[in-house]
Amino acid sequence: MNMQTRTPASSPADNGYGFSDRIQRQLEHAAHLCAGQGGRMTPQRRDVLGLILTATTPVGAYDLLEQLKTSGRKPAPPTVYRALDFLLEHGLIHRIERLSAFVPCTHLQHDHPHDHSHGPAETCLHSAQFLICRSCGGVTEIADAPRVLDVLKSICGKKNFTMQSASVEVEGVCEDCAPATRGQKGPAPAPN
Amino acid sequence: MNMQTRTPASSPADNGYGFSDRIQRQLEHAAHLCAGQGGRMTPQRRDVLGLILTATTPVGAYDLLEQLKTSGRKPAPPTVYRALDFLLEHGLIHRIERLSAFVPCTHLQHDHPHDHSHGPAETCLHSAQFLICRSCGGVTEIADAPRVLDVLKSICGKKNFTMQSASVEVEGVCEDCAPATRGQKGPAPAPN
DNA sequence: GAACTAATGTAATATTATTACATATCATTG
DNA sequence: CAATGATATGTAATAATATTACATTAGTTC
Ligand SMILES: [Zn+2]
Ligand SMILES: [Zn+2]
Ligand SMILES: [Zn+2]
Ligand SMILES: [Zn+2]
Repeated sequence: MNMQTRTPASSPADNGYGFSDRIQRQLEHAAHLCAGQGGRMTPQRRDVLGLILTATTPVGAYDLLEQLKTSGRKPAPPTVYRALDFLLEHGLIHRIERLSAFVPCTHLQHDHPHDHSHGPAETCLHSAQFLICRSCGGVTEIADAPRVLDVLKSICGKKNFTMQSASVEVEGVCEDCAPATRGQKGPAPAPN
Repeated sequence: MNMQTRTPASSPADNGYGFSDRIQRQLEHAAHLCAGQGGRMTPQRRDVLGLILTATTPVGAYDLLEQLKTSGRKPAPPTVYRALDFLLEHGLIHRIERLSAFVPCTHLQHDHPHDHSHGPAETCLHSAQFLICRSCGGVTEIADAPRVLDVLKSICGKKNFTMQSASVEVEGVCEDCAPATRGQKGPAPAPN
């Protein structure tokens, strides 16, 4: 048996994704988080999370699959979907329903390497709110979500509906892209 | 111009879905609504809407396809998806992203046959909020949505994000199903 | 190390959705 | 009415997303 307790990172043969230092720190942070929840951050899961963290826009399952193939292994869909399920369950990523694609939980992005009291598990597991830009494809996780959740909770309370998870997805044009689309046809006004 | 304004109903050969009187009234209402928007309620679209109105839970595109086959025609996927696109654009149905399935806009369900001032186009086009029951599969469109939308608008305002559409989907257990699941394992507490 | 559990590999298939192009239907107008 | 152009539908093929079932491997416990 391997005494070296080889670090549960990408295997020597395929850690060639060249994850930046910043992302490697985030991956370590994530590993600690799910360790605390009794989860194991395996190489597969780590690679998938790393790829999602690296991307600037939501990543689809088959995009991940393609990228993973460039590495040593030749994974099939179940491999990716299993890794995604794990990451979702541990609050490390979110699924954008409208895009059938995945983004990292924003709490991983902000470096607070040892602040486990503010982990995703407590703040946004099973519930998240997003702004999706149609122009650049960027997705922003809304930080001041409690207000939205409070309204939803109050509505559910009135209807005796037991909320287990909730997703809010707003589609439109982000601040950076607004100038580009201005004057062309003008984005539709907000609903209602 | 056609004076007879021949009713855009299912063609004689295939109106055998047996839509109830109530649903036929809703279909007529819908026809008026989209006529007002310059849209044509063709037999295909009418049949698809009728099937969605008839179902008690969200209906998938391929479910619709199967049901349509029992009628005279032998439609293919594009037929259904085109009808769905039309109905979505005219605010007559909504897509539940989490289920890849479709429900009627609740404004069609409440009979107000001639009140076009309160049509879907004005109240919920491009934006809707739902409670999805995991137990019975039922979906409820939230009526007092303005509060949710107001919070979202305020958030978007702060971030200079131009909202074009928004969807809110809350998953959990509805009032009717709560007794059934009580004591088994208990639904997870609400997020946050 | 045996036994158990968790994770991964593998092949096949299921489900949802779109593309591209041909045909038909409807409204307008000469 | 015939020609036209726009809208809608038919059809075949394929793309994109996701799951099932079962075999194998790796980690953990005893
Ligand atoms: Zn999050
Ligand atoms: Zn943008
Ligand atoms: Zn509606
Ligand atoms: Zn229910």
